[in-house]
Amino acid sequence: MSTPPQKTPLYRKIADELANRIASGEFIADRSLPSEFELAEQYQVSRGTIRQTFSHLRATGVVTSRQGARREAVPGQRLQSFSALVSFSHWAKAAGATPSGRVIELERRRASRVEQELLELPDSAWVYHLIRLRLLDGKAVMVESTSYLERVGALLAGIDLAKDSITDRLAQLGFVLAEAEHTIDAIAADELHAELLEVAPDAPLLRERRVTSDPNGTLLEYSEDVYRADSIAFTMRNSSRNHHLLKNALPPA
Amino acid sequence: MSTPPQKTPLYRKIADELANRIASGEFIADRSLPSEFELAEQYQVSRGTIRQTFSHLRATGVVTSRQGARREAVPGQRLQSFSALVSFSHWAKAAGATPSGRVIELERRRASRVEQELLELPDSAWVYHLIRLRLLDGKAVMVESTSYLERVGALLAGIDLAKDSITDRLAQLGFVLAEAEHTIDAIAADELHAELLEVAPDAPLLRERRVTSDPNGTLLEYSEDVYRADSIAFTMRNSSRNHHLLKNALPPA
DNA sequence: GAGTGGTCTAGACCACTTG
DNA sequence: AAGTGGTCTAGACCACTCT
Repeated sequence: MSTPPQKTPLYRKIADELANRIASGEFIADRSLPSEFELAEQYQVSRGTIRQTFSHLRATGVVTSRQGARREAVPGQRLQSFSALVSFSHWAKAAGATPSGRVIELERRRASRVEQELLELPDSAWVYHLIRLRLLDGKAVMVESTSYLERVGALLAGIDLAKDSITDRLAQLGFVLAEAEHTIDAIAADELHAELLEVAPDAPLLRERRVTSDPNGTLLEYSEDVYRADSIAFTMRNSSRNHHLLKNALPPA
Repeated sequence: MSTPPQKTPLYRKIADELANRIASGEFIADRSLPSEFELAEQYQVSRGTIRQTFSHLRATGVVTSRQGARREAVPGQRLQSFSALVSFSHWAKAAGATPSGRVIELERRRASRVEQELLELPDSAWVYHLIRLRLLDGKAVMVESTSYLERVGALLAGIDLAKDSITDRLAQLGFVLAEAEHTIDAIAADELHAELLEVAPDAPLLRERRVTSDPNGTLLEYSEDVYRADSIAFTMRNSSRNHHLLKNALPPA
């Protein structure tokens, strides 16, 4: 092969390029895409690689497939990346808003029973517990209460908690968030929520609890994020083949 | 080929069989699965087919993969099928509970502005609007308010709305639900909710709004389902590669 | 009936994990 | 260093859609 060495696989490059072509409106008039054969010729690869490309694009919701018919571009769907579902900063930026934060509390303390269980910690373990009010374009929308493993939380000292994306800074320091398990339910506002989010006590709030781990499955943090009900909604698209999830900012009512 | 003709593809059969072997605890002691090569020999297929099998199993959350290492079974994860996310009856049965329903209201009327927009209907269109209280093992957990296209709703007359799964009956009649878009948020209970769900007025409730379409993308129904906050939670598992969503019944508090 | 996507094979090389 | 999953090729046949 005379192709230069590449760290991202070919099918991924082709997928990204196709996704860009779709996003830039190349297939607006006629949504149907080139056939696998045509693309294999265009990109000078085998049909198998093109099929891998489409497998990826279908999994990420960019194209649809029906046996026998040309594939079609899914209009206007911009899927959120994993980081947008885990990092408030990333999510806000992807939504075109400016995120900020105000530290309410930061302490190093013994892990509670719940933290011990969810983070799989021994009885005596320590955690760093951080409560922040998160704002979108200056408006309070969420109270974030995160518990970090001790060796992760120890790094918080070097981070500007009001401005930086903790996720990004931790990644630079070697702690990459890669998998998450979220639970979404509804609760009534307690006193702290009511005060910080400027809602009535007992107002309905959307709660997202999340355990996040690194690529090896090591648990790194547990977070309990409580949103103003009028500021956010979760959106899910699914079919028998796949599921996609978005977290959406709601227009100010 | 001497293999008999088969309508479900080979890789799918192997995937189902493997999923069952995992579910029945065959890999409890050592979670690592056989290698692709071993499985290709066991099932007398090529490695490509086994890779397709695993591609499917990974997409549905049954196994994990790491380059270089043996694949591992994900313990105790039984992914919900699409129907479990759209049909209360299916969901309840999958969770091992007995679903039932009580019809609160059923009428044929002009589509509201919201219905016109969401179901892409003309101004003059009719819809069938059905409100049901849904129960899990006899306990009220959800108020379901569904608007059906006229030609779909007209079939409701022949369905036992208290017991049958509408989804199943409609499928028998040729209307198959295949894709859905859900929005999840929190609201305060109104009077009807409070009365039917036996909660205080203004209690926090989890609301799921959903537009469902058939395999061709034709919109069939719009539903607004409101759950008691202590009876259900949505769970999402995700990584950079995929997203999975579950709807979980909560243990009675 | 021609075109297109879905399935399957057989072999190759690479990147990463593990002993 | 051996084993394993990740990528890629080159062909084959089938099932479905479109005109």
